[in-house]
Amino acid sequence: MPGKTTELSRIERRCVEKGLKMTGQRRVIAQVLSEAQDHPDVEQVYRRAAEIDRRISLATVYRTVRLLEAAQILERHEFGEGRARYEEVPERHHDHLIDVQSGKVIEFRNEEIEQLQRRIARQLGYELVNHRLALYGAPLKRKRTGSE
Amino acid sequence: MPGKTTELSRIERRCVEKGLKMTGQRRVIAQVLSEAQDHPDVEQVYRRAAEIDRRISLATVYRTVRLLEAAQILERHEFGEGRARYEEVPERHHDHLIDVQSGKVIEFRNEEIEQLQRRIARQLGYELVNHRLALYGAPLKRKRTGSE
DNA sequence: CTACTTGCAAACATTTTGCACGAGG
DNA sequence: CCTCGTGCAAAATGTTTGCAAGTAG
Repeated sequence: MPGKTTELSRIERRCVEKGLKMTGQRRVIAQVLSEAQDHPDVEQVYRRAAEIDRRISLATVYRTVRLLEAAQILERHEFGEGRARYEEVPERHHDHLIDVQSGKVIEFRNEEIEQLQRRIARQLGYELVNHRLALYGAPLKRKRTGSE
Repeated sequence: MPGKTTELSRIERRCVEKGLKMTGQRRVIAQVLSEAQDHPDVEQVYRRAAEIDRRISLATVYRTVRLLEAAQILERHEFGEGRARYEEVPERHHDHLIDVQSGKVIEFRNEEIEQLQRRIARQLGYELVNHRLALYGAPLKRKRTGSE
């Protein structure tokens, strides 16, 4: 590799693979989203990106997440708060449970429910092309590991 | 068509049961939603209500659907089009499949998936208080008795 | 060099709200 | 009556876009 030794963020690498033009702004946004452990909304992405480089506008963040969603690099979620949240497309699909007390988002993966959804769609005469599943839960106060 | 004299719409009856003050506007909106076979958004409810009685404003429709949702009389759905759609709370819960070709919404009910969701939530340490499931499907081309 | 990208502000779409008036119980 | 509901327009939110200027490839 010639020139600088800066390592690319995961998302930046995926952008390059897809042939997207990489600008300074996109690199920063890619970095922010690669490092995010949560599911930030556009405003949060904007603030985190602006901390790294002030020369980024909200409009560019909107345009970039839209672009990355179209490129299948990002997933858009609507958890019912009136704004979209974004997450890098994971290697293996998962769904989300939202803690209604804290708002925390927990990821889970369940093969059975995936299959069931495909089966239901097929029974209705459809091929499942997408789905949106969010569980909303109140934390259980458990004593200890009991039987279920 | 049954007589109109003392006939309350299903939703109006539920409003009365819950002790809501019934105004002319609310009665019309209740009627529109009781008769809806689809999942109308606020604009559609407004237009249908205005056809019956012009003295209804969009703001009142917004206020009323919000009220009825809080009263558990209506369910709000966000199918990912940027606006909310409403439906009367059904006797028995169901989920939705959206035909990605036509936009048509198909209701379905599956006990297995309901149980599975509760079980998943519990395994994660939560009591399931709500969920949002939408399947997006492309119609399968089936060989049929040439009626399509 | 040239098409694509950006910042800014204005435009948009949906939903909420302040206020004075009007109507329900 | 007195409170709550309503219409209207303005505001609040979240998101998109037109345009001139900048930049990646």
